[in-house]
Amino acid sequence: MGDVAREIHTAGGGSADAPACSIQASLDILGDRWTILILRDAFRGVRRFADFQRDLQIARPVLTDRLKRLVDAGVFQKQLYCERPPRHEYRLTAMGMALSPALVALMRWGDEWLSGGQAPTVLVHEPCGHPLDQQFVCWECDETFTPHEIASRPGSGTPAGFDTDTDTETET
Amino acid sequence: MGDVAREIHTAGGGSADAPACSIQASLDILGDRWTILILRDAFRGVRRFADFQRDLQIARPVLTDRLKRLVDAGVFQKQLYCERPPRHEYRLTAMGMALSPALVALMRWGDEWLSGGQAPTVLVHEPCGHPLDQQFVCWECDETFTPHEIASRPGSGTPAGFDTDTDTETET
DNA sequence: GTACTTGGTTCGGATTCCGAACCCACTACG
DNA sequence: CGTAGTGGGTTCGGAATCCGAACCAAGTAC
Repeated sequence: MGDVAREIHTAGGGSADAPACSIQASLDILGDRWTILILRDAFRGVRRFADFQRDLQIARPVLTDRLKRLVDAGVFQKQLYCERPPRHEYRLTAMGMALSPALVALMRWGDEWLSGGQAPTVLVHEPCGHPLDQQFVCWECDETFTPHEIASRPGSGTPAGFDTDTDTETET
Repeated sequence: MGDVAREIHTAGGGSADAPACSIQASLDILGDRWTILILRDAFRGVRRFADFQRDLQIARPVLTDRLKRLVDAGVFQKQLYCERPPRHEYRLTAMGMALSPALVALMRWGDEWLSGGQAPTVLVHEPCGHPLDQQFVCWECDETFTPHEIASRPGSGTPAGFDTDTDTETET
């Protein structure tokens, strides 16, 4: 095994144009050291160029480029919020908001494995104020489950199939 | 508004050493174009240097470096699986497996927003074979909810507080 | 008309990335 | 024993990227 993975990749991932995996597609947009931090700030409510710049200590040209790319990708929307002195802000679109689970997952991972559980910021369920959890859910079985119960299947475009539960006992 | 976010950052994010946000900490390890793809492969069952290399078409030195970094970070564990010709493999540790939600989130985002719903690979709940979902869960309220119901709070290390639900109506 | 703010762009220099080529240990084979 | 082949790297120089500083431009405040 390992052949399986290669096979799947060879089969579906001729790398013609669309990558075999959406992760790759996502990374084409997000795969850069700054982009995700910019998005994190956006989720925190930052919207203006200068605020991003101040927060992130990012070089202006780089920020300009990243914002432009994110706007082009449809993650951000550039809006004039003041006409007299022309000022605009970058707001998350629905596409951008949809990145929330990814950002949250990254944050939780960092909290747990890098900050020793000392989460600098804790996310909570707003109505009740209790910490939130992020889970895999199967609406058929109506239950949550762990990564070990995930298998994968070919989608539209991938002829062959395999599953990933082989790494179930990776670290025992 | 927008001030709130700046305020929180100024307060908690002096950037002394530990970043104000675990996302940043995570990105210090994962924030590179290849690392996440390597992890994706790992989740697919790839474990050997040559297989990663073949799959990703990544330059050898870069792969060497990334694997080493991931091993140092504790995401991978380097193991000898054959002694006579010394061969080793890179396996995900518990820490690595814990990245599953992040990878899944990225993949689902790519599926939905970049591949037009034409998911190259579909993740399913293994026992039943139905597609999985990923949700925010509040175990207090015992319900799932959307990003709009997320608020954030200072954790251990962040003096001031704010919330993010201000972007609730970002794209209406 | 001078200063200040927001939101940039241009311009080198310093990093970092990466691909090609080389290296080493070991096995297979004749 | 000598040659080829494979897994797993390292070294090296060119290319892309990052970034800091400086400059620009529109508008407002005084």
